[in-house]
Amino acid sequence: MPELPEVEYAASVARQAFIGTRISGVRVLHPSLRRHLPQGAAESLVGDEVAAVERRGKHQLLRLTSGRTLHVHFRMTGDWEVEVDDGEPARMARIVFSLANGMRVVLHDSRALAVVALHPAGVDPLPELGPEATSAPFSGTWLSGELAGRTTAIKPALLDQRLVAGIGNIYASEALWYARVKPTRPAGRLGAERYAAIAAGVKRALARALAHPERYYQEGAAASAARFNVYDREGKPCRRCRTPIRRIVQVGRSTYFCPKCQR
DNA sequence: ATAGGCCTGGAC
DNA sequence: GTCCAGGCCTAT
Repeated sequence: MPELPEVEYAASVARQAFIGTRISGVRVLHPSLRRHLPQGAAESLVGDEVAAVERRGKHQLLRLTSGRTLHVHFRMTGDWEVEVDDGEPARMARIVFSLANGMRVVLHDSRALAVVALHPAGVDPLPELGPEATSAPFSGTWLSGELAGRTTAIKPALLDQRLVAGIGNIYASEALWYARVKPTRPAGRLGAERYAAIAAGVKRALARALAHPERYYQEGAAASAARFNVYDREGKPCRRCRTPIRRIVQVGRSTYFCPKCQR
């Protein structure tokens, strides 16, 4: 699920749940999560406390009072659940953080691809990331400078987190629809106006999602048809010109666009 | 650029 | 059964 808006919302959930109480227990329920959080590291969290939760791109950084950082990346299907610490956790529960106040924070992650890793004080666990997609430094000027000379298509280029942090497969398609730019255009050969339109389109798509975090919990095709303009709407009419939305595959991932109003 | 891997559930 | 999935890494 998670792109920037969803992770921003998840970070606020984590902030509210974790801050102000101690971690009283940690259970890692799926072996693939142990790769980055071995038993000893998980146990060492007991007694520690979350002082702050930061988001950078799609990453969450839980700053602990011990000075350490718990780095969380949801990847495809991760999400937080907060509930009373009682009874069996749900089937998709992969990690359970029990809290001293009787609540628990549960990482739900059906595909178990999420990463939770503990880093010592002074270590920055983040990979190289471009400017936040929602921030002022991410602009048409930035895009035109960074993409100069690149021959890859613009849509896959927007998924590169070193170019801009926080855009995933859904909002890349959505942003280009707002910008009226065809996703297959070579990334390095667009004009200043089109770069500006793309940056604006990214912000527009993300702002819409940030304003309605609850929509993220709607499920099914009907819901996605309601909340997106092109994503998962193959064959459905473009909301601007009624032309059927097309689906193509770029770098192994679905891209949706309007063949008439995106050029 | 592409393929494969990590994992599992859901739609068909 | 088969195909697909909102991420991202590595090898070719």
